[in-house]
Amino acid sequence: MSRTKQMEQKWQQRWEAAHLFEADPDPRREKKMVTFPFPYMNGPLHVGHTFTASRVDAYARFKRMQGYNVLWPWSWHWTGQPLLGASQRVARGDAAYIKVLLEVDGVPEEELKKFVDPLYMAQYYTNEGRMAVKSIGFSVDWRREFTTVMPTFQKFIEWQYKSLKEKGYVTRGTHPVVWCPKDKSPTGDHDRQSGEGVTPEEYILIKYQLSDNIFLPAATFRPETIYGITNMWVNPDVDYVEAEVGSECWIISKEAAEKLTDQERKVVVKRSFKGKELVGKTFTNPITRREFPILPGWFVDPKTATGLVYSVPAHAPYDYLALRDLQQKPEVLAQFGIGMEVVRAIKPISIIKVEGFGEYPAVEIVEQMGIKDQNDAKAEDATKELYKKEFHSGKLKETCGQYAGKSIREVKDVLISDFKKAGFADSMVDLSSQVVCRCMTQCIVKVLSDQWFLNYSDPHWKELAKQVIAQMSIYPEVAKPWFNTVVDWLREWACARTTGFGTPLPWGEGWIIETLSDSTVYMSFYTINKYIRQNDIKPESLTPEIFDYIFLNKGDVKELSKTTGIDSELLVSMRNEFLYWYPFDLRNSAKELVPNHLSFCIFHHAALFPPQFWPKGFGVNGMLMVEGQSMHKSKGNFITMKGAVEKYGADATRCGLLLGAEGMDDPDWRADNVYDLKNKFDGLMTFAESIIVTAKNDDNTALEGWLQSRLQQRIKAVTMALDELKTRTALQTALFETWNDLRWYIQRKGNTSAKVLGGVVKDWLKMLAPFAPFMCEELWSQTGEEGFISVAKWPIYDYAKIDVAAEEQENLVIDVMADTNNILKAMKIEPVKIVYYTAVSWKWQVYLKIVKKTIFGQAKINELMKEFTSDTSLKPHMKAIASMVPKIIKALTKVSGDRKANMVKIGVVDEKTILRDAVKFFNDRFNAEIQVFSESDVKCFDPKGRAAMAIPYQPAIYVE
RNA sequence: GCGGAGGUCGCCCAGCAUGGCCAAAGGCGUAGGACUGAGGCUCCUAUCCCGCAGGGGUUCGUGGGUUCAAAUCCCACCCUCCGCACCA
Repeated sequence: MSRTKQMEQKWQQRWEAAHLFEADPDPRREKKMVTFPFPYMNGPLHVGHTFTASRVDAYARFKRMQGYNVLWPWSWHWTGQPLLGASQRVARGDAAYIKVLLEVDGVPEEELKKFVDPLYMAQYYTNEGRMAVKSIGFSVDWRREFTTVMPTFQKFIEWQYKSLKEKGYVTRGTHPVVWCPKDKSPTGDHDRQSGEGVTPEEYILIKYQLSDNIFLPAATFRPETIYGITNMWVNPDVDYVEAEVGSECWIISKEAAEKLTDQERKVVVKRSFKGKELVGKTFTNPITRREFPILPGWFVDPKTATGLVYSVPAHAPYDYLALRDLQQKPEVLAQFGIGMEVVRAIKPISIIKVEGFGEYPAVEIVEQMGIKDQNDAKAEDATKELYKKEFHSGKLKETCGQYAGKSIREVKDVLISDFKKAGFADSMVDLSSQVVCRCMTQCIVKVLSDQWFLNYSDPHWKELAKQVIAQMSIYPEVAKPWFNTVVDWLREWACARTTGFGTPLPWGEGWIIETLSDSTVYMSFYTINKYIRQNDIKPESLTPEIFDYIFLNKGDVKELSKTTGIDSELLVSMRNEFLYWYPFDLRNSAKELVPNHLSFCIFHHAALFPPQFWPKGFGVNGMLMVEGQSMHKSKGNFITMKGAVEKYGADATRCGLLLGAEGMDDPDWRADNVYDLKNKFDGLMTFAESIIVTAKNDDNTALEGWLQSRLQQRIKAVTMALDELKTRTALQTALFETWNDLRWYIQRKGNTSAKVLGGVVKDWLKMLAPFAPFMCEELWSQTGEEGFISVAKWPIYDYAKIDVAAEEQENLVIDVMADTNNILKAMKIEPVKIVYYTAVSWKWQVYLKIVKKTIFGQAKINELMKEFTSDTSLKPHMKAIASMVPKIIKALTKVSGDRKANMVKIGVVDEKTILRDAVKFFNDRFNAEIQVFSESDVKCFDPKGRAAMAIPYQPAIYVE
């Protein structure tokens, strides 16, 4: 077994034996409750889960080290349809699917057989998942674990829905869904063979009159075009029916009649006939009362809406094309006994004014694009383009009655409701393109009646939800407005279904609570599930009154105890546990859950809990990519949590993911990078171990001062970043930046023997512990410290350890090094000898004066010169000063305000001593003889006369 | 289409709120060197272009604009990713 693996197992076992992550209320400590949306158990946990949950774990571990009492519970989502579907595919012997389970998920053959039982399947993945979560080192309190089909949990959901209903948030109504006639259930995107993303769309039916009591309901998305109608199109070859729809008589396609029956319409078909029977007849526009002819159109699809289309050649390219085609084919018309003059007489009627077009936009666009006829593929593009333009910038003309002058955008909804009220229009829903179910059946639209909804449209509820958001911390902050727009945008949500696993709706009738709707406030259940499990509380005891007491302090404990058999002290403990932990402080998920789960969580908390229990914080992160692609089992790039840990180790997996991205950016999993990181960690361990062994002496020079000062800044940065869940920044600083500081120190120092260094390394490990806990525990134990680093005290930024002088001293060395390098590069030589000359004291007087001036704004050369002239001590140097001042001012534009302030604070720096102390360092680095002089030194070696160029913080340099 | 997030020096990605300290942090990769029996381990150096002296030139999706000054502010355009509902 590899060292990594051994180490992981060792610490996992020790944590567990110590019950380290089991959290109980402790009145002396502040708490943090962090959560992760329970994963759905129709498959293994993958690196996407790992990324999101690693952020939670890093935060949890960080807060725990800061002294908080941290609770991180975990559970498993079993309710819903996919588990059932997956199990059925196994039962059916779906070879492709089974292959995925065996190869991607790594399910053993003998287990797979048992997957015909969906609950067995869920249990299998749950067990696997739990092991994976433990092996990656998430600091979870497992005593609160549950699955969503457990009867005790379902009692909680019953309470939730009973409460929501009582408060009026549950309503009943009808709703159109994509429906599989064979499965007799809605067909969601996941259940489709084809037609992903297709949703039912509402067609407006304009009820043109064939006669006084027979209607031709022509379908359109653009009812405003009724003013521009010139004729109607009917497909002569397809079957139409005359049917009683409600109390009216409609002529529609045969298919349409069937569809309407699924849409809560009463349809009685009276007779069936071919479309050609209608061709040549005339009909009346209900609004203008004018008459128009019915013409043959083979492009009319009986499967779309009513199978009747009215023609608006001025604005619809297809209509114009069809008309033009007919005008060129008298023989076709003759077949139907229509005279050529009828068609010739049809002139487009312009009703919309659009910028960039004249009277007849459809005619123009057809000609511009050179579209041949109605079968030309470009006709589709023309239609789209024109529609977009007309919708956004089109204005209705005076021919449009009361709607004249209005833009289409603003008038559309009004117009529809007006038409419906007047009885000119009706509507039906249909699919814009074909949808096929996984069972290979063609789907239809079905309007479900008596459907139960969560009424997210309720303005009062929306308002409450916004109040919840207002008091929350949302990381990153840019996600906050998004939540507000989602709250505005959410409508009624069907919260019950008839198939799949789930909690029966408490008011029965064969409904099951929909799976996104049963996972909105369950975080509160974690607080008490520990007691339910420990005391084996039976589901029947968990009455709604019990939850009312625990969560809302309603009712009398003694009474409740008597009726339910739960000990009253236990009830009080449950109440107290809830009070201690709730509300949760952080819930982190990927951004795809913002418009649903996370927003539902907000709504439901607003509905069920008083403000003191409203969520405190959400974290939102990007979607994990794998080698630049979205991860999919079918793409063969699916990486499980278990597999990643086995291959790269827990620490590298966690850190590899967290270094990928933060905020809402999508992190990218690059296997090579993770592999490198694993090697890096091996190196880090060797590095840290060697320091731990050697750091024994009491050195405390400026270099140690620098190291400690730097560390303080790292501590500050990491702490701040973690507080805002900027896990990438935090890890980057903790791991790489701090490591670089240590490297620099060791190089400059030449050894690793200072005790101070050992102390810094301990703080370094602490900062890394939230990210790479196994490695850090291991190293921590080697430092001789007692206890786990997982609960060691988080380092605190100590201002007293900030050593400005030491930092500036190092900056000088760094700058000198950089300048020397630049010179060497320009000269393209290998140096033999390098000489540095530091500035004399009167230059410091000049320099610091200028620094001060630039801090408080513009440094004016003439003013400065005046001041220097008036200083008699500078008199002998005025010529030099005159040439130096502009140079210094320019150089200072590249210096930060902070550094300038430090320069002023420190005053004159003994550069000669500092550089002389660094001679060995420079010597190693440049592989050349190094000499350091002050320009005032009498025995100065200065063959090129460079010494006089020395400026404070910029020693002159000579190279040969 | 609607809503959200983005496009930075080979790659991943900081910076953009509060314009100047930005040729722009860090990681990866690459090149050279050190260490080593050897090393794909580790360490150092370099990595936009030019420069025999610490300097100069051209960059931050594209095109404009504001400003003494723009990766950062404004406008337009192009491209990528995510969500859009009965589904986890």
